Amino acid sequence: MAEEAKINEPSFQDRIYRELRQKIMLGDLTPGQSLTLRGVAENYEVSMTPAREVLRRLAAEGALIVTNTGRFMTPILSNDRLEELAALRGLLEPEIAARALPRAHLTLIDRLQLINSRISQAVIQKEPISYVQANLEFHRSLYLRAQAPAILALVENIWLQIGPTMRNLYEKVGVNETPVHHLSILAALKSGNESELRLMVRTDVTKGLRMLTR
Amino acid sequence: MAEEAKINEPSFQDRIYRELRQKIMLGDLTPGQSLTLRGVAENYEVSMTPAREVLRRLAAEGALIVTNTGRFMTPILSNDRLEELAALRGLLEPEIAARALPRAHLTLIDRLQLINSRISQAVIQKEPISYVQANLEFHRSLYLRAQAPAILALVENIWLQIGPTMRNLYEKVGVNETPVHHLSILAALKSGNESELRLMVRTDVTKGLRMLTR
DNA sequence: TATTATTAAATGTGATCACAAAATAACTGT
DNA sequence: ACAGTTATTTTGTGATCACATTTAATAATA
Repeated sequence: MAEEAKINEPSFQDRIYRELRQKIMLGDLTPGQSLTLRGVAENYEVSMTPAREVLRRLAAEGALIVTNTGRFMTPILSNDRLEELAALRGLLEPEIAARALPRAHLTLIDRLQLINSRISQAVIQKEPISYVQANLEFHRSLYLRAQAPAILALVENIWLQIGPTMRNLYEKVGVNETPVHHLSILAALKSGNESELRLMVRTDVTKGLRMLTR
Repeated sequence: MAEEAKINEPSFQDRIYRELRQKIMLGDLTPGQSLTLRGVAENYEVSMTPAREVLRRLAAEGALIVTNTGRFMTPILSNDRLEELAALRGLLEPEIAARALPRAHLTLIDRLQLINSRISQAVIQKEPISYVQANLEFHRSLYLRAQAPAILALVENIWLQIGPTMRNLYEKVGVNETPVHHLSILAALKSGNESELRLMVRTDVTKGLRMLTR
């Protein structure tokens, strides 16, 4: 029974989906950028069929919008929409962080510190993609400990929606500051202070988006 | 320019998607019920192509799960998962209700009361589907006033996920009580008491699900 | 009778095609 | 040079098919 490790090839669309999703979440695509069936099909050397499945799936998750004529593009978020998404992050992420708190042991904290140093490095070297990637990894690593897949799914859903816009933010404003709130988050984790953790997570996730809404 | 009212036929998949989504959200499908491409294709008299788009879209939204062999079925929620979803409702719905509060005028409150009477009626006549439908309509009518489409989308996403399980609940336990919290919600709306509104919404949406998790 | 082996049916994936609608390019006349 | 028109290209939708895998149904064996 141990040889149940079948090939189980993850199917074309799974691979394409994951790659495109990653690109969108990290801001590799700019807001309003359009994607075509034949375009991605050619790009990934498959037929139109897997391509459309992927685009529709991403659209269903809010990562793409479908124009009234059926075209796919990354969303251009209005200020109101951005405020909503920021509020959602501020609502969901403190909750899932609090759930991770009892399970956050030293090995996790060490890893978070390591990721944090990578963030600072990306800031110095002015690499916005690496910055976003490491930043999300910091949060995801913590949230995974919460053992709350449904909440995490919603959180990542928000990340997907703001991905392209975040990229625009960091190109315009620039990433001039090292993540100070992350240090507070780590401190709260060590001391086991839940309310402090909630507060610091909330400010960390809303801070970056606030400067965009005006 | 006034004749811009083109036909703009909503395409087969849109129609099928909406119908299936409604069925799932209202609990017309039982947990673990499987759906096949050729099945829904035959049912709606279309080819496999629109059918698969719809099933994959519903799967992307969490309304269906995809087995490791690629089959589609409605999810069978574990207690942990159910607790998470209940927590999410308790987190999101008070927030969006609070945002609707400043815009909740008399005409809205009147309509909510009307819907409420339909709920009581469904309870008396023991019609679980009508009950769920009216109950969701009560909440949605309120939340629509919040002008917060992103939050509402997440809320409805949760409703989709718990739809089939809710149906099971009402068949087993039965709907023996008229929605008492709805009256408190209406009272809070009239008096403009936000904290009371948040509390009543939270208890209303978590109450029903709590009895399932044990 | 129960359990395994074999066969048949059902199912999802990907490819290809035709078609209509839309977006873009080219053109024409002023 | 510009606005309006026409032609061309691009694009999404739906249908159909072949194929491999999985599920079920059936037969065979102990």
